[in-house]
Amino acid sequence: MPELPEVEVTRRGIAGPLRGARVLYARLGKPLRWPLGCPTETLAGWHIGEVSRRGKYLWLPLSSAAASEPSAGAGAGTAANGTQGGLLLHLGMSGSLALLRDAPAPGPHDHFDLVTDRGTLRLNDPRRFGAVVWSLALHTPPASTLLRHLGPEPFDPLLTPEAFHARLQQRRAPIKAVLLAGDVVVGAGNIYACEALFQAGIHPALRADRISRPRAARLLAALRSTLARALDLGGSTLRDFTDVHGASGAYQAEAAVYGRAGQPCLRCGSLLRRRVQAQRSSYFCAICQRR
DNA sequence: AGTTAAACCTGGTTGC
DNA sequence: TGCAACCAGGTTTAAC
Repeated sequence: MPELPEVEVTRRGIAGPLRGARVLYARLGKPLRWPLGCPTETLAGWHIGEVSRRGKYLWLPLSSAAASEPSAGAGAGTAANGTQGGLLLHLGMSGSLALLRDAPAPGPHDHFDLVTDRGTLRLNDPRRFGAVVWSLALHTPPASTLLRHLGPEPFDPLLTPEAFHARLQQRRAPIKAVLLAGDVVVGAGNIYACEALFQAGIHPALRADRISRPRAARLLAALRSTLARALDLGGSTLRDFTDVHGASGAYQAEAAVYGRAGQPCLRCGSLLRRRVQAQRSSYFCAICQRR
């Protein structure tokens, strides 16, 4: 489900409603990818700040009290005055967040609830590759450890075509694998990596360091337009992605190559192919995408 | 050092 | 209909 556009759509859906909300309590379901890292009681009493995103991670900053509101006391399970922390969330392969005004009883795949005075933030994740991790700050472990290897954001103005090309020059792996690795640029998952490569006319098996400067510039532009388009459409919905309001995205109808093996290329009409790279399916047109 | 497999899980679809 | 095999939006960890 979630690549960068879906995560960003999720962030936009929850940031406003949760800004300033007070955490009442938290509930855990089955184990996720990593343990929470603190007792659920620790989360009670905090105030949620501005939800941000880094790559496909979401960061829910928590502070001990609203700006001008002194904490009455730092009893057990209550945040001490002046302290801060936060939750680093990842939706994994099958996760989604919902913000529920009146949350029904948790279902078998609801593995984390953050109950606030503005509603319940609920993580549903059948495959449980997702995670919710407590960290004192983004720049301290465990959050900093998880974010350490992430490359620049795709829309970072510092990521110029020249800088992108320079980064690709240092990698010998296939460009598709490099995009998925997320250390040259974050945000592209399997769908958008395939789509961007098609749009740029680059074969997914081409070694990253063999990509010329103009082609790198074209790929960066393609990646940006692909992600921006998906954002506009509310995220992709190949199967079951829904935003926090339960609405599905509309990008699926836009995919030119992803999931279309055996069907004609929209540009040249030849049959699209599928090949496995880095343990993931790559969909591409062998005519339009050159090595 | 840098790239490639194995691992974590459940559920839906396909094929015999 | 039953059941095995395969597939799925991600990323860390261990192994070549």
